[in-house]
Amino acid sequence: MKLGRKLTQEAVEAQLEEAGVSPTPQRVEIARILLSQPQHMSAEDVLVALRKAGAAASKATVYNTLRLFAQCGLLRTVIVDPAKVFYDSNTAPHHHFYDVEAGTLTDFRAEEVQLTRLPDLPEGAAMDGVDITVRVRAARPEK
Amino acid sequence: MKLGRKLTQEAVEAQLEEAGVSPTPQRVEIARILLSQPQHMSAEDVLVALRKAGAAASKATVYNTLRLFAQCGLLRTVIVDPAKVFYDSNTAPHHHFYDVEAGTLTDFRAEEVQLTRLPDLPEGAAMDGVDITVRVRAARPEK
DNA sequence: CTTAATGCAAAGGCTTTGCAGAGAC
DNA sequence: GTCTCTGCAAAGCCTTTGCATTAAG
Repeated sequence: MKLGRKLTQEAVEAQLEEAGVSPTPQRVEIARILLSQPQHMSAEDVLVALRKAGAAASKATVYNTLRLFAQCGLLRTVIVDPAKVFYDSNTAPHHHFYDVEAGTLTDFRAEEVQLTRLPDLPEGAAMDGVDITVRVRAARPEK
Repeated sequence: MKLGRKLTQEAVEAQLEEAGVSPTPQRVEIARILLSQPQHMSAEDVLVALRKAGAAASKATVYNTLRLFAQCGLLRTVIVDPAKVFYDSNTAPHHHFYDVEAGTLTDFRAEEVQLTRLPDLPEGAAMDGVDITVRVRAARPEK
């Protein structure tokens, strides 16, 4: 199902160093899990995936690492669920479907929406980015 | 500054009953604060405003009431800050500017964006709504 | 009298922080 | 030896829940 083959250790280390973070073993492991393909994971998800991969890191390290990666632009944070933050390894311009019942995120490319006009920004404000969240739920089974 | 005159108690009670919630004193007070004008408040904000208005309610009641109002469609929840939920008393179609530094929300009407095309929904999904968040930050003072 | 709402305190979940120990250069 | 990273546990926030008390019909 999930076919993102693991990245080579070298590739990941290079990517981390390019982003300006020293490639410690824990960080490399987290990067290999998260950056191997575009996906959305919570800190808890990462923790579980690490254990499953036989490579543990402490909760604190996972949280710190995810925050660090997000600051460096390796990941994007997605705020759609009041209970937890999602980290998105897709750094290409895109937006999200959010299944409000399942709590799952799905990407769609930025080109798939046509945002023809944007509102005037408030006085003295500079645009930082635009997030579009399309909330969806399972369609009622067609009768 | 904040000129939303308080709604009459009768008007608020009518609004609550129309929404199907019994107008208890605490709920009426919360409604008078929040529904008097379009605004964004966190639970804590409401608690503070209540005290300032000389009408207290317990923390539990405030949280429960806000959740209840949101379920009834009197309020919308806005998820942009991982730390807390905002309740939005503007029920007209609109989206938000979010000042990522100040943590403040500003509305803009839905007609101010032109969302010409929407992506195809995932298989078996029904649209529930679209939220557009324009992240902004204070423009660097023009040199 | 029965049902619903309030409020206090406790519990809960996610995230951050303090600080000692381990590792890298 | 110095600086950085790790990890455990504790602390912090926001929010929800349990349950006794109070109010309402």
